[in-house]
Amino acid sequence: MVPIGAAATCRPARARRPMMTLARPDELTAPVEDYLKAIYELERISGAAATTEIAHRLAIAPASVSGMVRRLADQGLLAHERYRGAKLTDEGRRVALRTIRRHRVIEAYLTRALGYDWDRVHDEAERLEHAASDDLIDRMASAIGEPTVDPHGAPIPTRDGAIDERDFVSLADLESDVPAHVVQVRDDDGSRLRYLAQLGLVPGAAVAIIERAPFGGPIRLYVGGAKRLIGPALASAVLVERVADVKPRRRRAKHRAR
Amino acid sequence: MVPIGAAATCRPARARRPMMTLARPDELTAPVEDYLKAIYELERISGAAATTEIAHRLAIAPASVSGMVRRLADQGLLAHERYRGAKLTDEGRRVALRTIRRHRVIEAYLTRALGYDWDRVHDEAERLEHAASDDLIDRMASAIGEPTVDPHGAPIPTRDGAIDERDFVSLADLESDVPAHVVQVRDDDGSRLRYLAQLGLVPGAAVAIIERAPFGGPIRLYVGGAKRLIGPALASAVLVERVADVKPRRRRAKHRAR
DNA sequence: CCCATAATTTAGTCGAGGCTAAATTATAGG
DNA sequence: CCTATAATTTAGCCTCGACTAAATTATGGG
Repeated sequence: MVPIGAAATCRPARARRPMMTLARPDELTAPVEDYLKAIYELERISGAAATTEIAHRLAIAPASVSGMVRRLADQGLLAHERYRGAKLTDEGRRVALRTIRRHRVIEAYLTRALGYDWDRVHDEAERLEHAASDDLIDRMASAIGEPTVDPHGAPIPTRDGAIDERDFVSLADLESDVPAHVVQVRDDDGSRLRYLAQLGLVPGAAVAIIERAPFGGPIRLYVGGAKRLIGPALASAVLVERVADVKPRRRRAKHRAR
Repeated sequence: MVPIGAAATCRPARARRPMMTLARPDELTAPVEDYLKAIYELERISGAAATTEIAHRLAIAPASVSGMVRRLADQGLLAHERYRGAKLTDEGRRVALRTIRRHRVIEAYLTRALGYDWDRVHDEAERLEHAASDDLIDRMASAIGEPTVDPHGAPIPTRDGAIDERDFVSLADLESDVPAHVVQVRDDDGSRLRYLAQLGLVPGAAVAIIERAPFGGPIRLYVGGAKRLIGPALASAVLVERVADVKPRRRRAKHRAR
């Protein structure tokens, strides 16, 4: 009957999940989590997430976004007004924050526990965030002392979805001669991160603008004692807090780069 | 022009991968890796992987397997003779072993570094193995001292695809009064693992069959000094090595369970 | 040597998530 | 107020990976 060897250690067929091979026991595919994350961030910036913005951020065609947004709206994860952008529902926000927590805990764990450089954690976390269970995330967080920010200074949502949503001014907008310290840097470009680390512009660093050349010219500043010169594009990737209104966030130590 | 806020922090569009959102930079989707892993294991048992066996192991319909097998054969990952089963090509075996390495290193890491019980690592690893980079796997392996076996005693392929392919006799087939020790247990059922741990039947444990009731009856045996009684189904999930031909594999310590 | 049965494959479908090209709709400027 | 332009949506298509139902092929027993 059986043409070839039929030894076949008959292992019990896996419990069959609803549709197909999903990321985690808890429904929701990786693309869906990516959309919700993107929309959460865009909503923070502009109040609502425009189709093109989402498309741009996820590097897909705007037409593809229209379709997905409609589906997510049908699923109750976001509210969408035709031609006016999308906003997360409470449920959508919950999912987005859970994904962001995964991402940032993973980033923190990789640097703290496995010696990753801060410019290489983003891509790894981008994949793992869809595969790791909540339990794993909690164990990672606990193993490194429940960090409150990721290696780039971005706040980590708590288990139950609370997040520090304070807005900070960017180094590009900081007034001259006002002492401040770096709270966060944008993590979306590895080479930029490497350069920032080289300049000493890492979370916690003390900074003060010395002089700003007009018309978007170079910015002279102090970074922890040393004088530096940077362009406004780079400066806008660095968020700072004036030392006057210090209500310090806890920070972590290492920022190995290259 | 822009209906809603157009702040849109123009992050550079991600490098666009060949087709769609793939697991890792290195092509190959999660389902493909799962097929190759399954075929590798079936091939070890019966010399070739039959369609139904693959289907059973992956908990999908046989018809679905036919299609995928053809595709994988076209891609050069396996050789398939109609109605006679599939065998991996060298390339396919390489991929399978890489995936198996990921899986087992992750299992080992989760128990050793994050305190997972040995009955809970399988599912987590099943998802993470498709998302973790080779670099991450190597860091994990190195962090726990380059283990050679996973928590269930299964051998871990090396970085370059070498694996200990020795076959061991199962406890169900061990002769009476022959001292042996456990080398490996099947990991596909969490509750069985918990029970085995309770009985002391973990890799490294010294065992000897005292008496075997006929017609598939219960088996009396010693497990490390203590007398135990188990059925042949359970016994066949435990692989042992007679102490005579000891050529020990390194082992790890913890087997916390419940 | 034939046939019943089990394994396998084929045919046709489906949903998720992408894409392109072709409509629509808002909005800013004249 | 009207129009050009940019944003958005629709329409139609594609691939992957799964499914069911209906052939097809091997094979062991008589």
